[in-house]
Amino acid sequence: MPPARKRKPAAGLKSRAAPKPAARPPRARKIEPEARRQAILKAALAVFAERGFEAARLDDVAARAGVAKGTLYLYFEHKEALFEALIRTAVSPVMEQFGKLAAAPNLPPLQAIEAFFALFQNEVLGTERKLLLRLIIAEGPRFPAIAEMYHREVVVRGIGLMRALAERAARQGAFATNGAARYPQLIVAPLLMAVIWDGLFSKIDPLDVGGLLRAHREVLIGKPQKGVS
Amino acid sequence: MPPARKRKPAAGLKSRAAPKPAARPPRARKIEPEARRQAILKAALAVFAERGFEAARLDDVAARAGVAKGTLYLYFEHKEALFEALIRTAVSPVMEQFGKLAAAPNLPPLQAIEAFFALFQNEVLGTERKLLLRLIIAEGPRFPAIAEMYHREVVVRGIGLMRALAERAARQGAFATNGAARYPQLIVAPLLMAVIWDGLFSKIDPLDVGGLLRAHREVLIGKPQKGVS
Amino acid sequence: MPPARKRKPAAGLKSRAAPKPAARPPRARKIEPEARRQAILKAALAVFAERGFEAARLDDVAARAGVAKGTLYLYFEHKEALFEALIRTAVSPVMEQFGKLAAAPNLPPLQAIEAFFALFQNEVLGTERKLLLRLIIAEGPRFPAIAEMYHREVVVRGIGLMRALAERAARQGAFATNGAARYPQLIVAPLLMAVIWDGLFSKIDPLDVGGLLRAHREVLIGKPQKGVS
Amino acid sequence: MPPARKRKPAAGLKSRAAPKPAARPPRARKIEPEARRQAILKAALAVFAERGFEAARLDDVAARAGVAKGTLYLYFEHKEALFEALIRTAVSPVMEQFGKLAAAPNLPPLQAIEAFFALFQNEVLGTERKLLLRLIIAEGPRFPAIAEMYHREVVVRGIGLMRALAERAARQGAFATNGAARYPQLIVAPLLMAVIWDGLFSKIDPLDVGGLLRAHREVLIGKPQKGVS
DNA sequence: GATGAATGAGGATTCATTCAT
DNA sequence: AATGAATGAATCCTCATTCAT
Repeated sequence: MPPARKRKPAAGLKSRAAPKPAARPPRARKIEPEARRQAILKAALAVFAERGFEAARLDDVAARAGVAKGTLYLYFEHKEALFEALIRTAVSPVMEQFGKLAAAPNLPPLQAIEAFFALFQNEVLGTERKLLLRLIIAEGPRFPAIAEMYHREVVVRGIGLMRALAERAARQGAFATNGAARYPQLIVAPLLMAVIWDGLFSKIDPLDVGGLLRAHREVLIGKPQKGVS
Repeated sequence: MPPARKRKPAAGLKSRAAPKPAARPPRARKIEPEARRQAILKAALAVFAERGFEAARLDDVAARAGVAKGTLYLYFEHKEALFEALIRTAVSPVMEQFGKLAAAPNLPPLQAIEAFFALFQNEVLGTERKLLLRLIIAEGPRFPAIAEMYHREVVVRGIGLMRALAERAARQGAFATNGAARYPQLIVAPLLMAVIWDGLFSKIDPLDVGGLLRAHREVLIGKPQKGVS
Repeated sequence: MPPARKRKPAAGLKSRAAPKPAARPPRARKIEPEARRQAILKAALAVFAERGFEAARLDDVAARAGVAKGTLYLYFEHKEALFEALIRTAVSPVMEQFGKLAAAPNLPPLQAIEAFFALFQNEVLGTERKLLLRLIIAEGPRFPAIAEMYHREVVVRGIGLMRALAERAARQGAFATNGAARYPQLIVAPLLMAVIWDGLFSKIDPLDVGGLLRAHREVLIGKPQKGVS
Repeated sequence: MPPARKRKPAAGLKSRAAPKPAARPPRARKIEPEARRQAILKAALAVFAERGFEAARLDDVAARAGVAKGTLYLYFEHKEALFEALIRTAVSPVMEQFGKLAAAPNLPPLQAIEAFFALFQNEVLGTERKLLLRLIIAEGPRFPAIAEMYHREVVVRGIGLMRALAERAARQGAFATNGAARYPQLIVAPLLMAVIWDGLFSKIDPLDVGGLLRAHREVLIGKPQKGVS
């Protein structure tokens, strides 16, 4: 989805355009517009994450993306539009991963949980994606559209997944209670905690996320785990 | 007639004044400096929480506090100093509450947990203090001094309290595992989740925090709770 | 619709603009960056000279240079940087003139003195450069870097020139004493006096600089001058 | 001349009030108002001299004078009024000294010159009064009233004195030419030079004022001075 | 399409001046 | 008279956005 070329028609957020641009057949021009767009988004994630939406300077985004400042406006209407695109773009891949987990409903719940935690550690906490999550937490309150999108795209699905999983686990006796089935947020909460802890205290008091999640699993299961570390 | 700061009383510039006209008492004096300071801090909490540190305008803080812009600088050196004072000030009272819980070490752990959750619901989630927590989460990464202070004053103590509690509970068999004793963050994580959820989704999908915490308790205990609510 | 810098195009605030309306060419572009830089420096000289460093308003400089306020910052980091550039820039051309005098060391000293005085009258007192000198005198004490630069670039060289000249004159008997050779400042002092007098009293009691300098020459020579003027 | 108690009637400078308050019979109250006034003026001289009129902060003046900021306004209408009073006040004593010189018209001109230079060295260059002179030079252009006053009170009289002296010297053959008689500024110019040099270069290249003035005398006289140093 | 110089509204901060005590 | 907290206009500087090339 190349440039925008609209003179701020009314302020966006509404234009809930195509679900995904879906990689247009490349025609090898100067520099693939899509690549440029990606470069900008990547730069934007770094800059927005480091400084927050307001303090982020588009100058920095442009410099980091290796484009001119004006170029940003060929791809995004506003700073705000860039920010929202950034979130939207980065959120999708996570969903795909979710899809994989959901696609294996016959996986024993404990293994599924384990897989989910691992996925989170590797694909979120271990990557720039944790910045994204942090950004949503920090800026979401000022960007209802983003919060709404995130809720719809990620939270609802994630909760659904977790609930199914927890219900299965509770039914099979793998979880000692159905508390997590009733409030699947409980499964995710420590992950959130890990992200926030990382953002605030990683320098002064780093958290052993592996240990945290192992302990979390024990609590969910309701009894000490033997075998696994 | 030489230069000297002309007050240019002619010319437009009609008072870019207050979004809330709020009939400003012309020259409110003798309002107990401390009260004024509190008013500023209160206003600052509201404004900073609503917009974030960078986007917050001191004009708004002043207007909201019912003082002139310059007055802020009689009480705080900077925007940043105001922000930090805000956090510091608001953090202490929470500590006192913590103190009360800690002062009752012979309280049965389950009751202590329950009390703690209730305290959090009433004194944090139910008040403006949740804004504070949200601010720390959102802005902490850019304010190491604040993160550090919060860690020292709140997190370390809180974790200590929770750990003692969880250990007692584990020893007495009240908790099915010692997971929470090893990672007391697990006890607090759902509270964090509640605050963040509230900030992001309260409008579109409010969370039943009471239910969440009841379920959380069940999970911690490792078996369904009868009786209680 | 979230926050984001609202351009508030409604509401008053009618352009606190230019003291000199001067039909501003809307978006003057491609005006040779160097020319623009010069325009800014020229405007800055006028404004700084009229009001002094502190009282000078960059708004005025911008208006006078026919650029937007922000444009100044594309060319100069600070108000102070602009000020220093201003001094530096304006100082060099004077040096070139000095060079010419120095390049004619065989010129009879009296003629050299005469040429020097004429140069000063035409190139300093008769132009905006006298403002520069006045600025250095007035602001130099607060700008050590500028004083140092001026000393190094102008004073040391100027003194050197004058000393060589005065020594020659003394040796040849053209000057009755070697006082000026020992303190070449004596040759220059009346020029300084002229600049200061001009700045303070030109309106109420203008000084005949030509007469002053003729008399000065007589004194230096040690006997009445016949012939010349 | 105690307080002012007028609400900025029209901006002053006109109120060319009493020539001198003339020490009112002290009634030993709290703190002699006149003493307070003097303290303020003294503080003001220091602060204005160090920073210039615009940059000088009345807070600093007040602090230095040991009074509250508001108190300044009991004694002076404006910052500007304070500045002008400062100049006026400090100028008078110099005039008295002048008087003494003028009162000895039978003193041999060379001795009178010498006395004058000594007076300047001791009473101006050697004291805070040089700051005053510097202030007048630097700020005078923006304060026509001050320039005018200074011209009237100091310059005209000084020039008159110098002229009389130079004429006598020329007539008696003590001066080789009547150049200085025609432009008595020539006598004073090196003094000015000394003040300015001191302000700009005292740190990096101090000037031997004694030597300068001796050389100056030689030049004026038109032949080397034996005897004196 | 891309560029980046130019624009100018906006916001933090300062400080002369006022005025209730 | 003296105080100093309060005021708010003024000013520097930033940075999102525009637009001529």
